[in-house]
Amino acid sequence: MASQTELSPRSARTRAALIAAGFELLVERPIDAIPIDDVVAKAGVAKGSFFNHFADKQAFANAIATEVRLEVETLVTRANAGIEDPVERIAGGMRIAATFALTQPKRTAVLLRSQGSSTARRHPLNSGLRVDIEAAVEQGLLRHEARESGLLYWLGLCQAVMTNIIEVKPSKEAFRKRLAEILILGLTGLGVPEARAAQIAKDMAPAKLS
Amino acid sequence: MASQTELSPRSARTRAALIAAGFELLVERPIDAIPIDDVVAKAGVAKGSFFNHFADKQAFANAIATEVRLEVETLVTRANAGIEDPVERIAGGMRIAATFALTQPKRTAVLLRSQGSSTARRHPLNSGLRVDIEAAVEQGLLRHEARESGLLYWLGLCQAVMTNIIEVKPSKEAFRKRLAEILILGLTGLGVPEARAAQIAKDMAPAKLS
DNA sequence: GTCGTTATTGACTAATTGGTCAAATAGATT
DNA sequence: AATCTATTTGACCAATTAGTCAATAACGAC
Repeated sequence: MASQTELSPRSARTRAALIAAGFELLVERPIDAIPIDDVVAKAGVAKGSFFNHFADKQAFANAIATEVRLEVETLVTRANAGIEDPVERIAGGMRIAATFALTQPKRTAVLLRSQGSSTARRHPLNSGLRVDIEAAVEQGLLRHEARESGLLYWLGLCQAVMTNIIEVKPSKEAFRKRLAEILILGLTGLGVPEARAAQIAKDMAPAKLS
Repeated sequence: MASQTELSPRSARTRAALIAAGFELLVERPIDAIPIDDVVAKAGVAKGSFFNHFADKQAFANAIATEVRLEVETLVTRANAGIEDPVERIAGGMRIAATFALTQPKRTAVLLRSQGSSTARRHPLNSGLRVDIEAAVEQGLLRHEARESGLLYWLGLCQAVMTNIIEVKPSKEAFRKRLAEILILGLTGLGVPEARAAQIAKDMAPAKLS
């Protein structure tokens, strides 16, 4: 990560206001359709301040994207902190992603939009997932095809689930069901035995997000 | 579909030039970042002609998106024309999608971009897929969880595969392997027995696209 | 309080952009 | 060839927009 330069409180507030405003606007339209004037108006700061904090619009968009990505990444890492079993860690990642989509639909929309249609590059689940999958294959918990294609497979599913949730805005009950079903399909596809997959899916209550 | 109004040859050429130019530009950046001036310059027509054919930029983008979507939809329908077994039809859809991404990466990029991050809405595979999945569940070919979540699951995978292919640009051999692996994971997840899934994956040679 | 540093401000400019329209042109019909 | 219609053309306009900068205000150190 880039060294977090120490920021004066005043400066930090302005920056935060800009980013918050950018968030709100990015929920509805892509960055290229958002004039800087709109951002600063919403943030309640002067236009000059924008360029005081960001080189240009693209840098601004990147900063926002990075922020959400990091947010989800942190949640996943924290949730999986104590868990050893790689299969449970893999499932846990999807649970966090889905729960995030449920409780933070706006942030999720921005996240998905910022990803563009990229899967492999810098996905918030990517970091740990790859090693978890390899470990699981190594331990004979997943079918061998998952070694190379498991990452693509799982990230694709997570992305689809998130997209679906922010579109449908399901009730808590519908959410539970959808997550459980996708977990069963997904885990079984990876090679987890049906019984175990069903068990894991059943245990996955909606995670609490701080 | 909208009634294809008969078009004068001259008019048709201009329109085609505009759409072709739009395609090229949409490969690299989203519609909001593309000035109409750039489109007409690339198309080699006057600016006025643009508005002669499209009400505004958004209509233009929609026209292009519709065109690719229809293109893939047609390919899938044609490829599945003679096939009865729903599981084979489902797998065939993914094969077409993947092959399209391999042979038409630019068009695929535009397609994926135009979808935004939407899964369920108007996906080129969506139309037939839903009924195929229901039929397959009915016939006991898929696990029951696939009835509700199978569509989301499969579309997510197709999207992920397409994205991956245009990013990686795999060799023919790598492509074959990737498609086969994802088919095995995907089909098994849906509830297809391993042996059958492996068989189908093996049989799926790259489809020829007209 | 005074001074020096740092961040904010908003009026301003230059360039871009979406969209219009009257004139020109190509094609068809007679 | 003459006439009529459909289409193209590109100069033009009004509005928007990215980015600048000198003046101003906030803050911290002493």
